[in-house]
Amino acid sequence: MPYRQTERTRARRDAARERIVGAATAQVADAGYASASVSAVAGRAGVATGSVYRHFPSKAELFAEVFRRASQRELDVVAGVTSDESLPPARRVAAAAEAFARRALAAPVMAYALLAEPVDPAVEAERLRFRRGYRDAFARALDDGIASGELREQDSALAAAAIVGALGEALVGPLSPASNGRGARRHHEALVANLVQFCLNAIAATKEKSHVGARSHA
Amino acid sequence: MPYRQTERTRARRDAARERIVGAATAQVADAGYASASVSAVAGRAGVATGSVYRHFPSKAELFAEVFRRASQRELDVVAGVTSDESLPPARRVAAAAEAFARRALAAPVMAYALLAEPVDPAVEAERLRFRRGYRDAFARALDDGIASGELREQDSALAAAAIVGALGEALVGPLSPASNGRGARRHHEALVANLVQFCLNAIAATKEKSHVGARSHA
DNA sequence: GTCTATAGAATGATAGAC
DNA sequence: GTCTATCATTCTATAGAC
Repeated sequence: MPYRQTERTRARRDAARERIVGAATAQVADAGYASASVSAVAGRAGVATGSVYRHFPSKAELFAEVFRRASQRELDVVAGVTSDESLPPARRVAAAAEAFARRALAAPVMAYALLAEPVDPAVEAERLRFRRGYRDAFARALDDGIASGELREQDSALAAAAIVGALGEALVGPLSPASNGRGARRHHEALVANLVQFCLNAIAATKEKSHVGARSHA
Repeated sequence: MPYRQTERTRARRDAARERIVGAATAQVADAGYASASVSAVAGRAGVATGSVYRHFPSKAELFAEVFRRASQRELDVVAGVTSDESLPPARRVAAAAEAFARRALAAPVMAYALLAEPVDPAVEAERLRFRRGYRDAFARALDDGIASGELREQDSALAAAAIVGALGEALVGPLSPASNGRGARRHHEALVANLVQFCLNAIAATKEKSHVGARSHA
């Protein structure tokens, strides 16, 4: 009787795959991509190094999956806030920005890996995709706020992308391994407050002023 | 008589190296990193593929050099504007943001390659370095503006990083190969104006309002 | 009996120590 | 400059599911 795939064998295989993804995620959360060799991940998952390649065609594909899952969790939180119709649009933007920043600061090594750590181009490509996801989530709230007059007339996709970039880049410094230790709670509070204020000012209705013209230098 | 390096041989070697860097830069400007195989670059430079490795230890190192040179030119322009003491600080920020955006839109393929195209981690590491450079350039202008009261009290390093992120991310969409063709001059003008406005609002002195509190969701 | 999944070592390339 | 360690990936043999 020839070999045939059954419920049991598939469950077993899937469990092993999940264990590998989980081990890889934990390794990245502990010490970044730089520390995440295939054998380190395999050891952590309790499988042989070569076995990883039964489940993933390459290291890059494994970490693309790790990246996707971790990023999706973050995006779901942010998108949940930006589409929370119980809040006025500007508050949604503020709360989403705050959630993004707080969650990043609470898991700095993972956040740095997701946001900025140099990594295989295959994972980079996923970064681009998720940033578009964040942009779209913010753009929805901006559209509502513009429609209601709470926010000034503006290109919502552009402003949303700018917010995403601002949040990410502003956090790279504080999250980076270089600024280790400087993570006092008070410091984080101020940082989050500043960042939220930056975003709100950027999109808020202009009460007056604003005519600092810019020219040439192109 | 053993081989000895002379003036002549060094000049020759340096010229070949420059031709390779120039060819690689032109290739990236034409069609991005994706198109820039070592053999394409070598062909363009008029040298054999293997000769490239006489001048650079790896493809990654070659493109790190290409990236550094191209980015340094951009950073020099921006830093020149942000430290132009003949302008008031907020205008310096606006003019620098405008210059950055205009120059990117004028050379979209190169700009996309410098800003966002997935690429070897060695080049990614250079991206991080240059973004810090941009941040520092903007931070100087912000510090002046805060000192003079023209800009509100704020964490200048944070705001500067946020501006850099906002500029970069807002441009990724319009520059991306996906949004090909949609590059009407009028469209660019509006885009630049919106982006500059976003940045100025973000950092300007607050005349009033701004108290959209944000809580929880962390 | 037949096929899969696994462990573990081999391979080739690269980087760092000394 | 040579040696060593480590990495990603491939190979081989075997244990085990069907």
